[in-house]
Amino acid sequence: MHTVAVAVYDRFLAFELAVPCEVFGVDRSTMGAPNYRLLLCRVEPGPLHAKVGYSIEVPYDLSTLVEADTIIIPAWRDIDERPPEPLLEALHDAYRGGARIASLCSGAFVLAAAGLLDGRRATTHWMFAEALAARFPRVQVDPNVLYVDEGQILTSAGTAAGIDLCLHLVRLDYGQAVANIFARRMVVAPHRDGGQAQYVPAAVALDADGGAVSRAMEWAIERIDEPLTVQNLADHAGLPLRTFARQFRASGGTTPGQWLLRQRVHAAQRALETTDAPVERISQQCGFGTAASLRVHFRRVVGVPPSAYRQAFRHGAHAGDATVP
DNA sequence: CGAAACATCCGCCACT
DNA sequence: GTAGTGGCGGATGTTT
Repeated sequence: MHTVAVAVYDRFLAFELAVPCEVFGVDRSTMGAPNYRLLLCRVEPGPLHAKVGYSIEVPYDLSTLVEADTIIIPAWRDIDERPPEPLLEALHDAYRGGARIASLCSGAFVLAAAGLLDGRRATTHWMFAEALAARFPRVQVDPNVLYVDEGQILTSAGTAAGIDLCLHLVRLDYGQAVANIFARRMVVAPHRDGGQAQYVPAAVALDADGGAVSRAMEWAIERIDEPLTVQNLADHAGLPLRTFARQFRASGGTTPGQWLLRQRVHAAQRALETTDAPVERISQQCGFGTAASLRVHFRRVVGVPPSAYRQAFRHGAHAGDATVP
């Protein structure tokens, strides 16, 4: 069984610790999903206090942490404080041993202090992005994404983006169908990550442009059933195509065409989850010209064909119902 | 399935 | 000099 170890510090942040516990610690075998072995590892002698007023006993320590397949570094308590040396050494050992290491929120500062982010792309909470880039110049900080997957090292943005990253790990380990079961059980959106995508654009644009881009996004989402083109969006924003595309990339983190496609696939996912309409009709409602077109993009973004996705979502959802061949 | 028509996107560059 | 704009060409991908 895949083991996931979570580092726990004194004055830990409750939510960021709870996220990996919820994703990796809950038994979902009755829903046909495999389980993880979740190990909480104290970095300092206990008891450990949450910043919000409770304390916990944590059963394992750093010697267990280094042996895990996956290590989660939740938000670090104070970005101005250097993390304890034993933790940094443990991360080095684990990294050399091939462990996968993921940080949530300000946990990126721990990975950066350990030197694990040197020469890599990474992200953190947008409030800390500038500080991370300034303090660790060898890290390429990208504040516009929910998370960055660099293979052995992964980092995620603020608070709730940790859920996206943890579900991404589930998808990597067991496939999209299983990740969907986890998401459904947690009542969060099944993740919008595509097959080869190295990062996920921020759900909400950062609006460097006074809102032209995000207004165009809203306008397009309301008309997702129409076969709009990128030129249509630019026209609505009142900008030349080139300028619109450039601003879109700067604030949305992706290209207009890719974004539009993704919204169409999201709409199709929702329709498949909540209606019995034939795929043919759904493709019309989501702005795809033909069902063939929907199938191509759906498969690329979600990982399974529309029919299998509906199957997995509607009935009890067995992991094998919709596997990627 | 493949070919032709069409859309997207990015480097380049002149221009403000 | 620096920063942003927007048209163009063509490689690449999408739709028919």
